[in-house]
Amino acid sequence: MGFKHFVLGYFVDNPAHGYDLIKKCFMDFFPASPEINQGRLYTTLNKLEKETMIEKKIKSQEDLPDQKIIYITPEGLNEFYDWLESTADEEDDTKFDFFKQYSFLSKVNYYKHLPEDKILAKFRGQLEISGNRLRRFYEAKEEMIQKNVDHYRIKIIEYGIEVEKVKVEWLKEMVAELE
Amino acid sequence: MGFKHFVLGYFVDNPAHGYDLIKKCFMDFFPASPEINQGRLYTTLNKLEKETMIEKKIKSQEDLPDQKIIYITPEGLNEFYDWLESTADEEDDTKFDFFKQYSFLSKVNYYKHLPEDKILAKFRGQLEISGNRLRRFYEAKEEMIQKNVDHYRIKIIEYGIEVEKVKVEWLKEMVAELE
DNA sequence: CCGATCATGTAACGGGTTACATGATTTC
DNA sequence: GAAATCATGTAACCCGTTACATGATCGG
Repeated sequence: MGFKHFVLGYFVDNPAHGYDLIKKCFMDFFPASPEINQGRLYTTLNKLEKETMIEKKIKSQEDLPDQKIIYITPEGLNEFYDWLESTADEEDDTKFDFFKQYSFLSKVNYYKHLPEDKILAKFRGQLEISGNRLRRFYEAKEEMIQKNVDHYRIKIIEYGIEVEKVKVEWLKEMVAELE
Repeated sequence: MGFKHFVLGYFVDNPAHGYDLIKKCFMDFFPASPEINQGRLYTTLNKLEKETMIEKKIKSQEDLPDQKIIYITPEGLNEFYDWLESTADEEDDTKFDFFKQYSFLSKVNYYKHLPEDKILAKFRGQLEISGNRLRRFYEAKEEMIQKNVDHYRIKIIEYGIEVEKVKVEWLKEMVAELE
């Protein structure tokens, strides 16, 4: 998914202004993520406007700076639906890149070079992180159900939960092996 | 995992020449992957040589161009082990980015906009792809066991297999839902 | 009054991608 | 004889990151 369709998709759901995307998406979902940054957003927004994929309408607020509410245009919707039906971004180009799924594995790949006590500490640390993630996922799912979020989006988080459970089990096994 | 430690790690295992890495790694594991390309490799190799992380020794071959066999230096090993023990690249900075794990989900996120027959076709397509991947993973694991590959690397592919199984089950459920 | 938040924007810098270049050998 | 493989390398261009800029209001 290119950044373009990522941004476009956000406005398919609901008109919003740039800073809204920064707050709700970048800070919540991708905090401190490179690739996704505020400088890039506003440049992309201007590019999309030039391509007539989006339109901006100024909304004045009392006591606060103006907002530029962004609406997706019919051209933008077309572009987005074309992407949605296309096969782009559906198959990963990598054969065995588990590191991308779980970057910690890029270290495990070389753990024969590390003493056992350090390995054990690493796995235990990961287990804690993973456990916390799993708990957050469950909470997020409950919240989504309460908010009546789109069925497919709930299914996505369910997938995430199952993967995280596999991760936890795998880490537990690694710890048990070493103990 | 930065590209630097990725490359360095390759030479920790065994001395090799640049083209060897291109063949065995880029083509096999990351075919057609951006981020990883041959232009970048040779520039990185030169940079690493300047930093005295690696050394090159020319090996003449009859009938074929010379190879520059690359050896990791003690400094390079230190750098790599420091990275290995550090906490860098261990925790993902994203909270809910399942799309990175499985890019197809970036589409599913908007499937309410697609008619059911097209969705079903998409899920079935993914199920086939995933099934094939799973079979390849099992084969790869067998091959690794036969070749007596490092225990942790086999554990990594076992993790990959479990995740892929989750994916297959999830896709089957999605298909069943729609049928 | 100082820092944080809201809100939008610009631009330099760095670095990765892409494309090109070389040249010998093997294969069809 | 053309195309593919082996093997290494350079550089222009593009684009993303980072950092900076603005300016008003709210909370302490």
